[in-house]
Amino acid sequence: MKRPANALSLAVLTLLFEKPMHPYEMSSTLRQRSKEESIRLNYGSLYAVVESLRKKGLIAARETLREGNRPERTVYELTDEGATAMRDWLSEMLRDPTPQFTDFEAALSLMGALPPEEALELLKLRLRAQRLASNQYDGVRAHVPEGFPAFFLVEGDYSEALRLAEITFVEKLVDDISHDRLGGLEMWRRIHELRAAGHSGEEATAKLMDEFGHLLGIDP
Amino acid sequence: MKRPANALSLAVLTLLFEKPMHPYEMSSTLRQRSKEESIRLNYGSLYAVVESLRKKGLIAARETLREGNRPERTVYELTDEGATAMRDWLSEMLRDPTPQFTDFEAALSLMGALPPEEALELLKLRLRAQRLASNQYDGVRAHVPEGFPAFFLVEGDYSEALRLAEITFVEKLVDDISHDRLGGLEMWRRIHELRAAGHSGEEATAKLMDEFGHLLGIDP
DNA sequence: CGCGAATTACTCTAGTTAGAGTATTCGAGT
DNA sequence: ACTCGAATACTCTAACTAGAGTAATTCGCG
Repeated sequence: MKRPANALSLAVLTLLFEKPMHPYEMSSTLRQRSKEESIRLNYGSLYAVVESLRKKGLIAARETLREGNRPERTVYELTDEGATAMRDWLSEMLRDPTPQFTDFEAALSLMGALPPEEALELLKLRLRAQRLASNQYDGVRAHVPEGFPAFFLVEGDYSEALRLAEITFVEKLVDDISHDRLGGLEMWRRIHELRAAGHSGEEATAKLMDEFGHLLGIDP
Repeated sequence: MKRPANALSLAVLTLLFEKPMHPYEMSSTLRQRSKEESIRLNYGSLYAVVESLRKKGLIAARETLREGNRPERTVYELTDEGATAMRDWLSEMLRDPTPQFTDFEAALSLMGALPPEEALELLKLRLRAQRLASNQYDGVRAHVPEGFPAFFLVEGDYSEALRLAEITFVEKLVDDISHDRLGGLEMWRRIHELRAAGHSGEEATAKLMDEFGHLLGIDP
C-alpha cells in the first residue's frame, strides 16, 4: 500500500498525531496556524485525502457527531500504522531533496519564445513584485512579539530566503541582458527579428543554424 | 475558455511556435534539450495536454502520418489564438510570482511532529545531498564548451542559485538547533518528552500551554 | 428582533496527472 | 539469420486536485 504523495495528507497525519479531529477542524487549524501558505489546502482535496488515508488504514473514524441540523462531522484518529507512516514520510521529506518544477523555472526555460526586450521588461516587473513581497515579509516579521518562538516561523523564513535568492538571480539576469552580457543574446534577438520579418519558424531556425551553428557543436 | 494551468501545455505551445510536430517529437525534443529537468513530462500528461489544447483551439491537427505498421502520428500546428495564448501566458509566468508549495517547505512547517534530535539528523543528511548535487552541477557547468551560450543554461543556473540558498538556510538552521539557539526549541523538545513518557497528544499540549503559554499570547 | 454577512461544514464535477502497460521497429552483436 | 535491448509511439486507469456550489447557523447591527 503506497503512501499518498501530497503534503496535505502528511499535514492531516500530523494534526491527528496531536489529537483526534473532524476534517473541518483540520482545515481551520491549518488555516489558523498559517499552514495554508506552505501547504495547498482546499476542501475538495481535504475530504478526498481523508478518505484515502482511511482506506489505507492510516487513520480511522472514531465517532460521528451531529449538532442541530448541520451536516455530520466524523472525527478521525491516527492508527498505529498512521503514526509510523507519518514519521517515515516526514523524515523522507526533510531528508531527500526532490526536483520541484516551479512555474518560474519553467518560464525561464521557455523564455526564448518571447523577444528579449519583452522578456527583460517582464523580469523587471517580477523583480518589483518580489521586492515588495520581501518588504512585506520583513514588516510582518518585525511585528512578531518579543520572545515569540522562531521555530514557528521557519517555513516563512525559508520561503523568504529563497525569494531573496531569486531576486539576486533575476537582478543579475536583468543586468546581463540590459548590458548585452548574456551569452546567446544575439541568437535570441536574431531569431525574433527573422520571425518578425515574416519568416516561418523553420526558416528562421535554418538561418540561425547557418549563422550561429558553430557555437552549438555540443549540446550538454 | 480558460488557459490550462500547467507548464507542459506552455512547453507544447512554444515547441509548435518553432514548427509543427507530433506529440512524440515534442517529448523527444524536450528531453534532448534537457527541459524535463525544469518541466514535468510524461506521456500520459503529454497526450492529455495536447488533446486539451486542441479542444481549446490553441493548436490544430495538420496531418496524420503512418510509417509502416507503427501507430499513427498526428502532426499539430499552432493556431493564431494559440500563439497569442502562448505569449500572454508565458508573459504572466515570467512576470507574476505565485506561491509554490514545495515539499521541503511543507516538511519544515510540519517538522514539529518529529523530535528535534531526529529532525536535526535528517537536516544534516539533506545538507550532504544538496552539497553533492551542487558539486555535480558545478562539474557539469565546468565542462560546457567555451562560447556555449549561457542563455541555454538559465534554468539550471536559477535552480542552482535556489539550491545554494537552501543550503545556506539549512546550515544556519542546523547550527541554531545544535547550539540550542532556535527560539521554541525547549517547547519542541518538551512535547516529545511528554509524548515519549506516555502522555496523549491532548495531555501533552495542555501541559505545554501551562509551561510555555505566555510566549504564544499572539499567534500572527 | 429581524436582516444580511460571515462562518461552519461539506459535496460535486470536470479536469489533470502519474505511472504502468502495450506493441512495433531498428540496430548491434553472435 | 537471429536475438536482445533500445527507441518509437502511444493507451489506459486510478488517483488526485481545483474550484464552484450548497445549505444551515450564528453574529452583529440598527
